[in-house]
Amino acid sequence: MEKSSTAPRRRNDPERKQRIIDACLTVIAERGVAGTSHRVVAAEAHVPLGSMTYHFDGMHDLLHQAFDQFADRSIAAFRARMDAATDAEEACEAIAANIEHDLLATRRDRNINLEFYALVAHDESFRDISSRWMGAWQETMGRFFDRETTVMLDAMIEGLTLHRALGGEPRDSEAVLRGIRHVALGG
Amino acid sequence: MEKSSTAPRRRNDPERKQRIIDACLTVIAERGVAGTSHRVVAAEAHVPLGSMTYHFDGMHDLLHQAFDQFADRSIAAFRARMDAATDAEEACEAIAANIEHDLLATRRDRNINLEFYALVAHDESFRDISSRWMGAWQETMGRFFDRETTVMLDAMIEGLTLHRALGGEPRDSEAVLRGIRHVALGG
Amino acid sequence: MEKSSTAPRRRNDPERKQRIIDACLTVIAERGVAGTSHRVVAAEAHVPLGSMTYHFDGMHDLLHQAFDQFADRSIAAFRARMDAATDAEEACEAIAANIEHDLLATRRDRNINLEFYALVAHDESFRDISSRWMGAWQETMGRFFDRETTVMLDAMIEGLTLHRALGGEPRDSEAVLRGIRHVALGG
Amino acid sequence: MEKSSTAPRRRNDPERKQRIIDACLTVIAERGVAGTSHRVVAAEAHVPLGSMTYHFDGMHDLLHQAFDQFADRSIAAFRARMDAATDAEEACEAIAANIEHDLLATRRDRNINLEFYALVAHDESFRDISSRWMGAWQETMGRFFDRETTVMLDAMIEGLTLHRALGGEPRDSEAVLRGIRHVALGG
DNA sequence: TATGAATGAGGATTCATTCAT
DNA sequence: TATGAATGAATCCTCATTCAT
Repeated sequence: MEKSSTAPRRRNDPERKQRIIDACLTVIAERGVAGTSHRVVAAEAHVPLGSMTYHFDGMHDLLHQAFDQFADRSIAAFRARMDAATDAEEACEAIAANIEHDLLATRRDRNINLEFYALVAHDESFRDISSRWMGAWQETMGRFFDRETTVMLDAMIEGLTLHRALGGEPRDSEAVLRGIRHVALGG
Repeated sequence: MEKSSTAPRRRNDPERKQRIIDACLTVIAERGVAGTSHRVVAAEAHVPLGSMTYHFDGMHDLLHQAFDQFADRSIAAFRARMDAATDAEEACEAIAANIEHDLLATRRDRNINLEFYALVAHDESFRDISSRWMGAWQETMGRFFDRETTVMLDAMIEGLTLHRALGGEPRDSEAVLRGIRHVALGG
Repeated sequence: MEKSSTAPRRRNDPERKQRIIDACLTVIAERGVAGTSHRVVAAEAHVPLGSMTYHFDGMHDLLHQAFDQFADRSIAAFRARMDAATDAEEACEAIAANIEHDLLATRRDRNINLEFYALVAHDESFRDISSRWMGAWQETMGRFFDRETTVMLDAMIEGLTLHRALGGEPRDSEAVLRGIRHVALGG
Repeated sequence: MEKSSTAPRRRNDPERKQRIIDACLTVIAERGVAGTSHRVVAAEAHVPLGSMTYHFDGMHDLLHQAFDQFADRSIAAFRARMDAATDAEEACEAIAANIEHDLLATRRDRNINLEFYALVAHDESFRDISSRWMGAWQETMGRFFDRETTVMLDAMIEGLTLHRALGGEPRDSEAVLRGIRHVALGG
């Protein structure tokens, strides 16, 4: 008899929730938070509309979980690069590589980043994510640079990322590295 | 004899359009583009709902005009400061003052800035404004710095602005100036 | 035990869609397509406004489905009468009866008919219905009359229907039959 | 001094009202009564929106005057042809020519015709026009045919017109004439 | 557990009309 | 006389969410 299993019936689609989160981030990238609705995300995830409020406690919860994951991945990628650095010079190179290959890798990620900034700016309930994110970043850089340098470097990273996201031409990799060295190592 | 009646004057309100644009920017700052609707803006501007599509050719037109004005004001403020500078050192001070007193002056302006970035990232029809904005910025800085320095400085300005907008503590003014000098004058 | 409560049952109203279509046709008859709006149809069907775009993919879809059903019913009624005819003489009588008792039966149906003609005239997306309708009509008549006669008969049927719809006095049944015989049997 | 003329200052555009009526009929033909609004008509007539309610006492008045003119022109064209006929045979030819060259001449006119029928069907305030129209028609035909024949002929004319308006193929002129003769002269 | 059906609130927009000029 | 400015009502439609199953 089909139902006799004692295991919990995790029917069909165990990754459904994750698929919704991924779809949500994709929609955010393409239409912005303003254009992100249950319907649109459900369609993108090929999931029935009813699933949305079953798996998530409303729109806000969905956005929060989505950006939370996004922050996690960003932090992990940065740490992976910085963990391999042994001195400030290598740290600069790791930072440049992170900008080039992680933060700026896809338009999708760049857009999500910007949407997150904008969201945090007027909705305090996302501050927990941004705090955690910034904290991890600065803590990671703090292993190589003093406090003021860390802050400046962070600003420069954000600025360079932003520039590219706004449609600027693909920036010269060497120039990026030189800029970072300027700030980090004092020219 | 002027009509001193307090009753709402229904006809002939020549500043109405400007009031709507101002209200729109306020709403953007408070709720984000996602939360900016005809209804909300109309209420903020104390204007009937029907006025919105009378004065503007739809929501997109309103946003475009609003951000256009915002960019204009930002450009004008920056130029005013830079026009007073006579050498690179004074230009650095002008930039720091612009960040401190213009771009970062109010939470309202910071939020609008971020919303604009996010909007431009996924809606190309606002690229004309961002191009004009960036162009004016770099042209203004180009009077004092070479191309690569200008780009780096621009990134750093954006990054510092961004940081503050995201709720960071009021940054040390001296540190900002030092950071700019690092990038601009090579430490 | 059946729930005899008079409170509005909110979920599970399987005939709701059909009720909306019927209400739509009623509104078309009473106010014309020009006066047919979601609001008015929803009120006529005793259905919340939100139902309209849940069950139909917009106003156009609703009109299309409504006229589609109307055409179906008209075709079925005509065929039922013509299937009973065994020769041209009986076919003439069937046609007269169709005009008298089906097409002209109610003011509602006459008006819907006219609205459909007008709609088809300027909106090509309803041509599929009119083509199907005319085709079925002529195919049914084609069993008894040659091509030219069929076309002329069709025109006459439409004309007689039209006349009555425009408020002419109840036409003499005998005269209608004579007119049809004239055209069909050559006087 | 510019204003010193004693003549009434019929400034600028004395045919404006007529232009609006013509534009109204054009819009009716293209979008149906449902799509005919002050705005659209004003645009079509290249006339300011304020003109609409200045020259006409609201939408209904505009439609009424427009259809009134349309009926006048149709009646005049029919009479012109029938006045030249001297016997029933020539009258048949005149009718066929009227269908072919007047009623069916343009898609615009055919559509307006249908819109008028639909409008009359549910709005009694246009019955005065349809009565006048039908009366003139039947009175004109009554000079050559008896009452019953006149009614049948009228129906056939309407039916043939309708058919064509609904997008049927260009009908064979000879067949039209034969059909009319059938009804009018008994085969 | 999971979802299709359903809905009221609110979305942008168009409308006929009024009114000050 | 003529019209641009203005507006409240109503337009179609999308939304997040609820609920019966």
